[in-house]
Amino acid sequence: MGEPAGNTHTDELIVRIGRAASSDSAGATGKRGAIVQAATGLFLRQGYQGTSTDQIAAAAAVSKQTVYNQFRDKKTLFAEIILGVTATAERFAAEVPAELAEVRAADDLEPALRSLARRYLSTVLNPQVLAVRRLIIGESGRFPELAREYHRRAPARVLAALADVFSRLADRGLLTGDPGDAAEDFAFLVLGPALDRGMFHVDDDRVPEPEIRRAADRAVAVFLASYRAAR
Amino acid sequence: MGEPAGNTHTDELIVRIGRAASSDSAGATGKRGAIVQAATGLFLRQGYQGTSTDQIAAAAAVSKQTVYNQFRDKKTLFAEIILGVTATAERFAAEVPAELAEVRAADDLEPALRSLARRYLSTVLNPQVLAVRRLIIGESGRFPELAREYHRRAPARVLAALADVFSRLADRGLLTGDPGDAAEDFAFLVLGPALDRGMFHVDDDRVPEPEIRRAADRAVAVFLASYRAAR
Amino acid sequence: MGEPAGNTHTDELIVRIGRAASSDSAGATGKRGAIVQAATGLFLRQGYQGTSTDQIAAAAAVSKQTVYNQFRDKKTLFAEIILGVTATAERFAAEVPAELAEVRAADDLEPALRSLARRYLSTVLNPQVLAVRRLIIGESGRFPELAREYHRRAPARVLAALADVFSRLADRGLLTGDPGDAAEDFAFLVLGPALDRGMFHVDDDRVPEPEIRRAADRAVAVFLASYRAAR
Amino acid sequence: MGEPAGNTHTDELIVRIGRAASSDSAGATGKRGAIVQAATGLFLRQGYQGTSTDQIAAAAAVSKQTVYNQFRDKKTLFAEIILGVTATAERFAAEVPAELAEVRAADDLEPALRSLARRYLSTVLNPQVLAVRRLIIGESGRFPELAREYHRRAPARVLAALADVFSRLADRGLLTGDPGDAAEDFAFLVLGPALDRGMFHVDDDRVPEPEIRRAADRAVAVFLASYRAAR
DNA sequence: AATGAATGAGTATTCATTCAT
DNA sequence: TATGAATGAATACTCATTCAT
Repeated sequence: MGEPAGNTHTDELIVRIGRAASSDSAGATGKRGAIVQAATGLFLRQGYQGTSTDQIAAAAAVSKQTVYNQFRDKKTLFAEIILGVTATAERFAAEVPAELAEVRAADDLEPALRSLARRYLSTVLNPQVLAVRRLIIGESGRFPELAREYHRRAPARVLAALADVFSRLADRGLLTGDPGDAAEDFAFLVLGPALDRGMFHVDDDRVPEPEIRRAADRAVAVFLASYRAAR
Repeated sequence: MGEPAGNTHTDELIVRIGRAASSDSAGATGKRGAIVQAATGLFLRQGYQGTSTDQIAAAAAVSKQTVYNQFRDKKTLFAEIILGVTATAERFAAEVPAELAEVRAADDLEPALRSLARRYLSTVLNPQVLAVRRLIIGESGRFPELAREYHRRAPARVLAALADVFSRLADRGLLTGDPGDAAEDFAFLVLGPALDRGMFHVDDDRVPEPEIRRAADRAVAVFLASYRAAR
Repeated sequence: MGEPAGNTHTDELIVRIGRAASSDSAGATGKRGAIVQAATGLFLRQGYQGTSTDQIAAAAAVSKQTVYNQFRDKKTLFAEIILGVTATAERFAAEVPAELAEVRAADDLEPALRSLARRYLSTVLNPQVLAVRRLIIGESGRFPELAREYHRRAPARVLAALADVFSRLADRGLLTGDPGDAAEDFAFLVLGPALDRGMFHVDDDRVPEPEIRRAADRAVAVFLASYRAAR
Repeated sequence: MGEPAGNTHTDELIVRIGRAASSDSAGATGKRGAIVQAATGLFLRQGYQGTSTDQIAAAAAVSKQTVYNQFRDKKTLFAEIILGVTATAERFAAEVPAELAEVRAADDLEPALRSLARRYLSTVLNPQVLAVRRLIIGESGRFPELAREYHRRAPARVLAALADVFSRLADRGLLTGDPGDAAEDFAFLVLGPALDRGMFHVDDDRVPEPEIRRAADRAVAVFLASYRAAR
């Protein structure tokens, strides 16, 4: 349950997002994978409308028709990419809470939450993750169902996982209050400021690790002031 | 329990966003104003790339060349609109905290914060405000400076205003802790969940008033558990 | 009323078809007229699908967008051209019968019919008229209503005009039988063989004048064997 | 009066056109036959340019390359199909006159001609036959030689066959006049109006049998008024 | 002989922008 | 200043055809 790691998770995630749909959806024929990888990067940088199929084909070093042979149309390609990314995020959500559930003593709670908060914050501040959020928010008008689906399967699922863990901690007398409320408060105390800033500041330097640590620790303190069970 | 509506503020805002740049930026020749108003609606609904100058000219009932006479090019028009909207949001930020500063007794603090939280939440959940956020986030790749500027002058300024008020309340012994931290925690306890959801759920029904009230009140309770000064 | 003319009518027609829609539909702005004239030729030679908007723009020496500014889309341009041609053909139909109605004596009937038959045949054998027929027939699957409209307003109207004249001649005791039947029999005795051949033989030499005369005269003879009123 | 149906011939024809090239041109591997059958239907409905090789391959349930293995290119496939259809029509032409030649007495002539006229008209009005005509006429610009060939081997051959029969009837003193002229006049008196209408009216209801009978009978009457040998 | 994947040229249409009036 | 007409470059997508297996 130590501190250091954090970025291990994050870095894995970066790689995963890049390859998301290519390794997920099918056999990754090479061509198909190249298209997905190229298109993912372009969409993230330029948005849906700002990315032309010509660009995608060129970046993937295939002919335009090959793109259409593999994906029917641009919308389908976009949706498949977003869904691939979503699946990756979803899988990440599933991994999160396991460790926390194993906290034994009351004294271990705060460090465990800090560790979780740091990893959580660090993950969400990853530039690619931010870019995915921006992209989906920006295209939510054109792909409303995709945006809802992403929210349901990524951020909302993390909240559900947190609520689940908190509920179990409450059962063991370590936390009080409604677990769902606790999950929301925890999540946005941790992420809120950085995520808000991250949405509007593109290409900024990554938030330095000590600042992440400080923010996470403060969030945990405020959280525990309300939700720590009285002895 | 506190203030009557809170929607007064919100509704003013809606109107203002519509007219934002037209009344703000310049002379509003009528023609110019019509263009701004038409373009604002289109950009909010369809994004920058999804909106053509043809559509704008048609919606404003002017010729395309008139659009170019007034704004040099599409980018300039977009920037001017966003800056107008930003100015509106900025002015709103300035108004917010005034009332809170006048809290006299410790007993008045919680209701006053609740009232503020409700109005704050209700304002940010306004569909047009959400649409502005989505638009700017979505175009942050294409207009990074604009996005930074918006963040600086709208959400960040609200935080600063809150910090300012909290600082004064701390001076009078009503709150403890760092005012800047307090402002962030307050803001995201209040807004976090709803704002996150609002970014991804387009065209959903507005959050009903009672739910807003409940969320605001809970946020205030968690906030005060950490930041209320000991007697 | 003598033989010679015939081709005067025909040649006028050629010119008219070329300019049909351009002089008909509107002011013939020059650009618009050029597009219509160019597109008419291309459509007649290559069909609807075989003609690209690029070709049309190039042949009219305008930019492609100008074509779209003037006609919304390719279908509209095609329809407008066909309707222009149809209007020309319709006007021709209206002129036909006048002269025949003035036949005074029984002895004048046969020469008058011969003259009509020759002019009729000569007109329909005009290469441009044949090309129009081929084009409309070939595109009747894609533009069924246009094809019906053409038939209603061109060949069918000629039949109606003939029936009208024959009816008046019957009233004056020069012909017998049902005028509608007479019109059909006259028309296809005259046109049938040449028209059938003309549909399938593109770019062949024009049928020489003597042959036209012979065919017309024979058709009239067969016609009169059935429809000449007994003295 | 006269023959029972006449549709026997027509219905056979429908089937034949469908299978035309497949059973005609070569071995009909099954694959090859499927391609021809699929392409025939598509070409008839959509024209040459309106039909893609993708559609053909899909409709024949073979891969696109198989189409190219069998036919070199689209033009070749089209030509082979049209020639197959032409051969079918040609064979039909050969069958027609046989019966008429056996007319014994003068009194049998009119009913025999009526029967022929009805069957002839009914055959040509068959929707598939009309579609073939429309297709070939429509593509006569792109495939002029094919169109000529079709005309030579289908309609023109029917005329020749009629002329042949009429010549023999003239030899036996039942008809007068030039047999070639008689054949043309007979053919277009019978077919003219319906064929003209049929070219421009796609997908209309079939002409009802009684109307066909009436048209055929009138044509025969007009024909005989000119060509019946004086006793 | 048959396939699935690939290609380069071409399709209709729309874009942001400018010119003549 | 405002317009209607014009432009050249780009848009998403499809075509007939070929290659590797």
